[in-house]
Amino acid sequence: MLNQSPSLDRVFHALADPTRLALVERLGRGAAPVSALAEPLAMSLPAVLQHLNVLEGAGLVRSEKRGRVRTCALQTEALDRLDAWLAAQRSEWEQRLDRLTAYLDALGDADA
Amino acid sequence: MLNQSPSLDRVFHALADPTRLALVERLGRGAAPVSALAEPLAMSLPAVLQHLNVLEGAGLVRSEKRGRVRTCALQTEALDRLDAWLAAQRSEWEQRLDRLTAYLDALGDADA
DNA sequence: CGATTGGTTAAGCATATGCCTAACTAATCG
DNA sequence: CGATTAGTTAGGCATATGCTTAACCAATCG
Repeated sequence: MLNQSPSLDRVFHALADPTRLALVERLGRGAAPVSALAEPLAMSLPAVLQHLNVLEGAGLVRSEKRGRVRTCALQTEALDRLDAWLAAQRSEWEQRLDRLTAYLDALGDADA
Repeated sequence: MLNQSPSLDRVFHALADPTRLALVERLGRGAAPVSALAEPLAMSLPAVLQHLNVLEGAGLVRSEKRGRVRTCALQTEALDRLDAWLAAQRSEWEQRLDRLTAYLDALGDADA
């Protein structure tokens, strides 16, 4: 059962760990088998596996097994969705004529 | 001690929770006092406070207290940093002439 | 001043996370 | 076939997270 489009907070969650962030950055430079990904990390293979599973569950990584080697690659669509969210956020608060003014307004409301 | 520029994975961590994500989206539509932020959420005020503290610790939210009211606002710089990271990632993997080919290459390496 | 309102702190609890080691499976290699 | 090699599963443990309730402080309001 492939996870088609995990919720955004799941994507964020997947990126919320330094090891996983490093894995994503590493995979951004090209696909690699599990053991190659694990090599520079100061932790056991099973631990790396778990991280990869989280990334895969969030739709950030896709992997395929050939013989006894599992090759992993970035699935950029997930990052696209992240980008889309950011853009939406930005358009929202950039629409406000003057954010700072609104903020000070809210702050000074009780001030008279 | 204000956290000047929290690490990226801390920002991701802050956004990795549905409640906090909702808070950020809400704040994107304008600054608001704590109780107003808490109102639509099905949880106690202290819980909301904790979430806000996480967001503030990650540099995503700034707040100021006037009288007995704490007003919170989005700190968009943190989102900018996120955007910058995404752009960097993208430029990295878009540089590769043909990602798919590279992936299949890696996959088929043992294939002959 | 006393009551209310808005927020904050503290303590505790259930679950989730990140990691490890040990044991096991599957694909090559000799 | 037997020995590696690559990955996977299982079980367990220590810490982190998200939430709750109870108690508390500070700024208004009457």
